[in-house]
Amino acid sequence: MPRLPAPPDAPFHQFLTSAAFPVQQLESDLKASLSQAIHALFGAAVPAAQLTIQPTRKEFAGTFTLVTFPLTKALGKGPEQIGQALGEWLTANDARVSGYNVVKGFLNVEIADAEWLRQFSLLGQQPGVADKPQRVVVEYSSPNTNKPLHLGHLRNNFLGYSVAEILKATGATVSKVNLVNDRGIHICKSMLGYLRFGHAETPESAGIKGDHLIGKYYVLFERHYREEVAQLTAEGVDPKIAEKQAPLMQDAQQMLRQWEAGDEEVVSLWRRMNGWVYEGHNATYAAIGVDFDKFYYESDIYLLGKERVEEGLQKELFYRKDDGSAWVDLTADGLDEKILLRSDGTSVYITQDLGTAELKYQDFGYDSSIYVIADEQNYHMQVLKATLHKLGKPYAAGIQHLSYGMVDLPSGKMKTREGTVVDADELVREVIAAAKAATLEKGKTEGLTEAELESLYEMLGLGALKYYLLKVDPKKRMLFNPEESVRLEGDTGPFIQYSHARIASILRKAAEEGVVPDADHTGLSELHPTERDLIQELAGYSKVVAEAARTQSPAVVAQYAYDVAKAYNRFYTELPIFVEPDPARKAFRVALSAQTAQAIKASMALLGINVPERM
RNA sequence: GGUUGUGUAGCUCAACUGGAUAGAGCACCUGACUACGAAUCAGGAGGUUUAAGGUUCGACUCCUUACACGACCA
Repeated sequence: MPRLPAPPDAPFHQFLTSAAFPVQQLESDLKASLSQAIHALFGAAVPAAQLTIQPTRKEFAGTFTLVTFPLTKALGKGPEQIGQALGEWLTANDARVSGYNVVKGFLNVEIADAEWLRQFSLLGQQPGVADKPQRVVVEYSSPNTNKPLHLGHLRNNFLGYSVAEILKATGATVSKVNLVNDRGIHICKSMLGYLRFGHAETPESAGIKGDHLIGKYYVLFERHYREEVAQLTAEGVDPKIAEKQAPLMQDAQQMLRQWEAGDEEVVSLWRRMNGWVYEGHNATYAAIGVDFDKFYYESDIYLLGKERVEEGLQKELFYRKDDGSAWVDLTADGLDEKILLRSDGTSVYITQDLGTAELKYQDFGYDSSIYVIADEQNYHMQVLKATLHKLGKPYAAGIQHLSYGMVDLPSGKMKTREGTVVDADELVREVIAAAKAATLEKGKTEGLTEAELESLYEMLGLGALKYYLLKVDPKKRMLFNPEESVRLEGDTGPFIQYSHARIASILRKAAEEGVVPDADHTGLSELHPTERDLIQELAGYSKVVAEAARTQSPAVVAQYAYDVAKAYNRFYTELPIFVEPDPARKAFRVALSAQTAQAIKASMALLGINVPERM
């Protein structure tokens, strides 16, 4: 079965290798040492790249683990024997290795405290990354202007924002764009609903947010339309025909034609109503803290793309059927034949997508263009990419579909017609209210002003919601449980925020006591295992960011932020800071706390989550 | 019907891309506030990774087949 051409190397892979982060350097140095050891001990040439090295599991001593099974054939020795010999050699010849242990075919390598302290001293200055910054466009949100945003949009918005921030953190130049679907039959439906049932009300007169007002008329249209269809069907009309013949649908179609013809009255109503929706959507964006560098409006670009089809026809890459419609044959790519223009010359969805891809390329000259779109469009996106590829467009290779799974409710799928759609504005209000209630109950916020409290509740409520939606692998369909989404214990946003607030409290106290955290700590004799674990966790930051960028998965960052917070909380309960008699060690622990706070703050920022100084 | 994704503890999710005894959170049980913030920490219990085959030193991961659920294309 023919497949799509293999995509070129992921454009972000260079971020993994182009800069040597201290821990990654350590890892590759270690591989080189191992390769050298194999040569010295066994006289065999095994390149460093061939060695499988992995982090040591928690229950064993050590940091890195070499799996020796794959070496047995080449070296003609048993796995344990190999491990012993290599471990001994490393300990004797590599100053950074302080010891080793062998369990079956696993050589666990222990790293010296001096090296950990060196790693610690380098934490603040991890370099920005790419040699040649990638130019990336991330398209996300892309709402219809006939209703307010819902839970599904929230996953989309949080993902898009976060992935953009993650890519920025790797040194890419990122533009966030929003392609607003502001025309078409669904828009006419809400307009018609408004004309028939709206009594000229406005967001001001009704006291309703603009997007919700329009949504109301869209729903009203649908309800009356269903009634008409039911009526016709009862009169014996075939249901499919009834759906087309219903007067409301006929009128909506007529309105769409008028809109396309530029009918002044229709267009001016459309402007007015869309204005209300934009205002409503923008208020939601501001409330949830996402932003865009550029808005595209479908009404401006829906005619684009026809030239691309013409181009393909001229080059004989596409073909016409007898009825005059234009098609592309993608069967060689494992896809189908796909219509690109109808026989009357009008566009289909893919037509304008071809045009927009080109437009975005003209505007941004991107190396890659990411579309944050639900996985129901997987096929469509494959077609888009393959078609552009067939046209020989250089930018086709950079097109990537960040495909994410739908959000389900405990009751099942969200369905507009069954009224089970979770409204974004309402949900945001609820999580903030829950955060407020919990904060008041804890009663630890005295001294904060009313305004500071309000912004704290928002921070915590949104922190809970964003973390909840982002911690799941984007590719996977997920279940939204309202009670769990506002939880603040365990693997949650507020848990991490709490850890930050507690560190902030430590740092305030340290400042009062005059402890200087940014001293040179390399003179410390020996590290406590818990301190070592924490340093190791902190040193992993840039690797995690690179991994998240490569896989376009904020979940990786969420997991990291949680791990850091957990490692710190353990450190916090196990080791006293201010009771510590040795001033050098006390200063070190304060410094460790400060670095942890930074790691938490930075990784949470990549998720679009702010962290408080107290809560 | 065709294509495709998913299936892991009671529930929600991980598992560094083929490595050690499959890990977290919630819920349940047991401990720790007179030390720096208990939105915390330590511990216990909980698994035939949907099923059956196969590949190999080694499989949640790769390959068959079946089952369940979802999406898309007609």
